[in-house]
Amino acid sequence: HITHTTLISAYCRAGKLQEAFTLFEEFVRSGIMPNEITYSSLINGLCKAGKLLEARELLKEMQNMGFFPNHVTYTTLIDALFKSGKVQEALQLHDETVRRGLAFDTVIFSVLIDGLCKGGKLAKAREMFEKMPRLNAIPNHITYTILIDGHCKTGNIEEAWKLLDEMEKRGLKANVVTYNALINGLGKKGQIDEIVEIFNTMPKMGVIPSNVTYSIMIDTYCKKGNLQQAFALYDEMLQKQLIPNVVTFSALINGLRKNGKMLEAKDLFQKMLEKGLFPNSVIYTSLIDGFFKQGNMTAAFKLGEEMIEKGLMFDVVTYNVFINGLCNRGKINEGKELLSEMHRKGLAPDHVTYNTLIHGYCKAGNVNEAFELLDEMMRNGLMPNIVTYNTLIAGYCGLGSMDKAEELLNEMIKRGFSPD
RNA sequence: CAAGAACAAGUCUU
Repeated sequence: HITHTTLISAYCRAGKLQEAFTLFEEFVRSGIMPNEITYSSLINGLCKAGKLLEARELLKEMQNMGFFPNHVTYTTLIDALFKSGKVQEALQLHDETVRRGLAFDTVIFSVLIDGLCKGGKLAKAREMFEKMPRLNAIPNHITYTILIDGHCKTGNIEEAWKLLDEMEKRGLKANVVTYNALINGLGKKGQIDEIVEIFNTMPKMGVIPSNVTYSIMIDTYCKKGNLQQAFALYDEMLQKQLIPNVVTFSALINGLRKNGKMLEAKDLFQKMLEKGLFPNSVIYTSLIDGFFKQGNMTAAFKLGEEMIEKGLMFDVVTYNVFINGLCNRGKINEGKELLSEMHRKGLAPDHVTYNTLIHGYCKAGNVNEAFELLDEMMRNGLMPNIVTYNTLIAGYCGLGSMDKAEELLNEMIKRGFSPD
């Protein structure tokens, strides 16, 4: 049944879940027994397709059939839980594997460390990392890269360099992903000179910049407003036979439209489509925001319809952009209607959603409605963040209610925010 | 080399 499982896992990797399950059922019907690996492959396919519930059901099914999920099966599920933001559930499932006495290995630690880093628990991640040797799990280049990326994302580049040093001392080689994480961290801090230097030394270290490397560089130059250099890099990557993808284009398009070149942005989008690339909601949202900020509501809504025609879903950010566009043109109630639509669709609004609407109401002088939304936001488990406070304080100031503004200022300080 | 892990793009206040 190695052949059969190979086929099933190939379908799962290709995202053809339906085919994978059809094959699975056929094999079972013709008397070929699946094993742990067959189930793990299918569970992985479900996880990667975002069907976490079905994945967990399949885990139960395999147990009912008398199979024992192994550490790989659990790692797959734990990773998927982390990636969908369910940090607590992920950790619970990990506890379960510990209770069952399943093996620890480098991969499970890497998954845990990555999940903790991305969930904002860098200290815990670090703790995990430190206890690996005691449990006979040796960190490899991926484990290090995960931790380096985690530190870069919190802006602690110094610690990232230390880790790079440490991994090299242990005989592990940094690869293109490791360098990309560093370049990205430095780029987000605006350290152009530093990233150019890394970019130039990479080849000397035997590491060839990838299309991700170029996309990061391009994005950094775009955000600095240096479109010329960004496009020079785009040309360079073409010369090096690297294939720009949707992310590359979206960095460029975003750079263009934020620098007042909406027409060029739309043209480049067209060019991307002509190249046969399929647009996603990120790139549409960027263009829609650009049109709104130009005051061109018609074009913005037209792109929204185009998204729907292409079968693209509106995510939270897309909704936020529409709500913001509407609020800025004084159509706050229509914006609030979109919030209801999100609820109906089961799409969870985030801080930006509420902050946007709160800002809309404050600007209209309707502080009462703003506080209504603040209540709703908190009922939904979202505590006000620094932007919320800034918005409300500015709202009170605009009304001349300086005492109330000061009250809020004190509250935010009490809650541990430093006013900016 | 029959199953699992790492990097890039879009939105809010001042």
